[in-house]
Amino acid sequence: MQNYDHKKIEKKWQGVWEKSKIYEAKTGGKGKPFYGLIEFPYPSGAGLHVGHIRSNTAMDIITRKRRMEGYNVLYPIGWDAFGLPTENYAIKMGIEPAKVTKTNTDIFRKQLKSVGFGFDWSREIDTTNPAYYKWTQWIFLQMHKKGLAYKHKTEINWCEKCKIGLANEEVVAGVCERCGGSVIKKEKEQWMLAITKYADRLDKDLDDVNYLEKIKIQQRNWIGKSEGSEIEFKISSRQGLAEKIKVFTTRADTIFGATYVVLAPEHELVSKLKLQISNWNEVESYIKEVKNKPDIERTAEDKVKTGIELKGVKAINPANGEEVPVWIADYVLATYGAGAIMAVPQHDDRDREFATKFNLPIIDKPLVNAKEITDKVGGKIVTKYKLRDWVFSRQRYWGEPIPIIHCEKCGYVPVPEKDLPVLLPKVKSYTPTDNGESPLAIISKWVNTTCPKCKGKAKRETDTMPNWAGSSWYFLRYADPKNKKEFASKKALKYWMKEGVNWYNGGMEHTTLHLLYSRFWHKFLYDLKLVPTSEPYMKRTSHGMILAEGGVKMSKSLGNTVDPKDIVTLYGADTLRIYEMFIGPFDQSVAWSTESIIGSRRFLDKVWRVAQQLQMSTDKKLQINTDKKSVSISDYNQGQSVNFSIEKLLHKTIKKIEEDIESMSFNTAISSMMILVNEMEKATNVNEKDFKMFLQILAPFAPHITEEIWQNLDGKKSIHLSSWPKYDKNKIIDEKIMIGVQVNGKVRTEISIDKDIGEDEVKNLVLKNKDILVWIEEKEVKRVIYVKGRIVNIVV
RNA sequence: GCCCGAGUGGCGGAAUUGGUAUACGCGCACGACUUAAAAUCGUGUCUCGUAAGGGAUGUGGGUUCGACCCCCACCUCGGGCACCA
Repeated sequence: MQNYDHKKIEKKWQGVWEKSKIYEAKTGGKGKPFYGLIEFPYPSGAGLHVGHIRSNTAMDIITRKRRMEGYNVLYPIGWDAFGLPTENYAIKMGIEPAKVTKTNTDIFRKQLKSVGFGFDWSREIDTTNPAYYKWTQWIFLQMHKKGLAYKHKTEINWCEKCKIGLANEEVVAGVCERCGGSVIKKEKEQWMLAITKYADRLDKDLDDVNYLEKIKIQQRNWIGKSEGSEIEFKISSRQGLAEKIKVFTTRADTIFGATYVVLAPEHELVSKLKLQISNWNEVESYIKEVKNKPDIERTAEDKVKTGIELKGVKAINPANGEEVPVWIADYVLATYGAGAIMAVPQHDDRDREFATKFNLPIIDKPLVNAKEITDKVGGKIVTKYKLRDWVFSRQRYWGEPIPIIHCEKCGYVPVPEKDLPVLLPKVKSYTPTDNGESPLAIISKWVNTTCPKCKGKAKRETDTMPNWAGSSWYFLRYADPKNKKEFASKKALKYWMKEGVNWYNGGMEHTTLHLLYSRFWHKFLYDLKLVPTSEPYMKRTSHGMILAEGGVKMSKSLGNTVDPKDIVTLYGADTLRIYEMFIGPFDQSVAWSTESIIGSRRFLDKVWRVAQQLQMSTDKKLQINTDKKSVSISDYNQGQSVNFSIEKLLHKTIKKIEEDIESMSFNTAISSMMILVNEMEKATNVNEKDFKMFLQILAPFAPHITEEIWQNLDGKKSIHLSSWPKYDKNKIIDEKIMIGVQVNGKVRTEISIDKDIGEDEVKNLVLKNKDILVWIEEKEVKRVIYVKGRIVNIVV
């Protein structure tokens, strides 16, 4: 008997699949297209993580099932390779980032291949390849053309340690998301992308896509749509000024309780009112203080309200004509709403805290109708969003150069499309400069150029794009990855992206950034009529994290990481895949347990043993055939009767696997296959037809072992190109079923009944049952409840 | 503080969505095979009780013939947002 030698088998089939190109997707090929996508990995120096395998295996199972169902499957892979870790490594070791990337992607590719994923490697992409980032730059230029990319002098979040401007999204709890260093405000001219212009659609169109509800909720919270009123408070006319303070409120109904008005310290009106403000010196120093306050302090847990009154300035509450004081305070944000509020201490906790601290009046007034009062005071109903425009500049080396040339005469001039890509030049040092410029700024040969418009002297933009750029459209490139004339041909897009990516799985950590950014870019391209759908992804699901043993985060510094390579070597790729799918509910985080992997291996060992038994019995039958010339009918029938329950269980299992894969309940799918194999092993005589159907449903989970057995039995084409088995509806019906019998809701016995038996018959049967009589004699039977096929409950 | 989600054996977790709680797997114990070990196979494994039976799904209440599932209050843990008016 041959042993289950995973090393030999897995290597063999990986080679065969690669040669026969069975996973390569043909644009316009046979069958309905199905596009399954996973987030392309960042090729870090740490190598493939067990978490990658969880997500990849899930989509591998889904796409393999689709292929067997007759779809034309696209399951691509590539590298999201721009980014800080590579650059930091390059700085430290003095190696070119491009070389680091090459080394890392080579490792990743090899590791991914060793797990047997059915990726179409012919479509592999790399965001750092000029042939790819040419199009990232091109899309940026289209945005620039439409006024969506603009340069803006703004206070940016500046990480002192990384020496880099951060997007709001990269500042977590006031510190740098990457290094944990302190973040200060710094004024800088930055390229911005006007994602806020799409805020309404990014919110509304979530109605039309099939995302997990929690993903939709998180996106909606991030976009932060809020409807309210914009109302103007006039500056008291005694001062002879026509200025007005516009406030935004969602609680116009509380306007009679507004006892003061607060402006953000950065509000432009403050300096305009300078002459009226009697305590200007104090006000000015408060503004300075706020500006220099690092984010970490401003958002600290135990933050205390601060502010100062603009003495000499009064505003008029338009609802009742009363004069109220005007303050500035940093609890009012310049970047949201109108940058100013009407404070209603009676109804708002923050206003109350502020009013209490500064002895401002807190009054209780009846509420009015918000809409009517807004109309009456000449305000208007408006919609505001928390979403801000996207800071798109990075003062870093390892990113796509922003394709803009700055000419003293002509201003910011886009690089002509024919000159794309703007190549990233080689530099000696990758370290950002102290004055906040990218390392590119010191290469004068590269920086100094001519203006495409006036041919005069001009300088290149030295900022690069954030690493979110390349991943904002990569799924489109997969449709046509080698195209030199377009980012992808219309034909390929129309074929693969007709309904958008059919199924996209990824991590929850990308819900608010990558997912939102790529939806934005896609909508922009849709508006240019360059992609067929307004939404990039039809369906989005999410996997839970794999934690280290004991439930803590897996990290290099804690030394508790698991190298998939070790598992593949010791137990095999199929075991690793089965284990990661069996480990727990797919959408929840789970703790790794090396001890438990053996169970998955034992399962595959059992599959192998049953296959061996089957082959032996087939061989024996062949012998009988030659000896006796034919197998007697009674032999055959005996086999049938033994297999009768196996057949039924098989068809039930096929149904279950089919449903479980669709709902990503991989753990219960495997559990039911384990039950089936346990029964098959006991049955000793399983027929080949049934066993092959079982192999087919196991194939997406364990592609190597199933291929080996399949081809030993059959010897023809790959199991992965075979047709997904259909379960027989008639074979999954139980003639006799066991139901529980309860007395007052407690289970006392169980009985076997015919499946079609009527309610009265069941009741009769139950009331005569001797195990039940004990419980009901000398008692009055009040009710008998029968739930068909489930349970009987006798109430006494 | 706000918004999601989750609490079930020694452990990872099942439970047809209101109908026989603890499937499947790990671990553990005993047994078979073996000179022995490993592997494999078999049996057992929530808890109290000799048994009949009782008690258990974070805690306390409620609805129901019947609740892990629905409702109310609370506790704990994970994730996201956070002075967003």
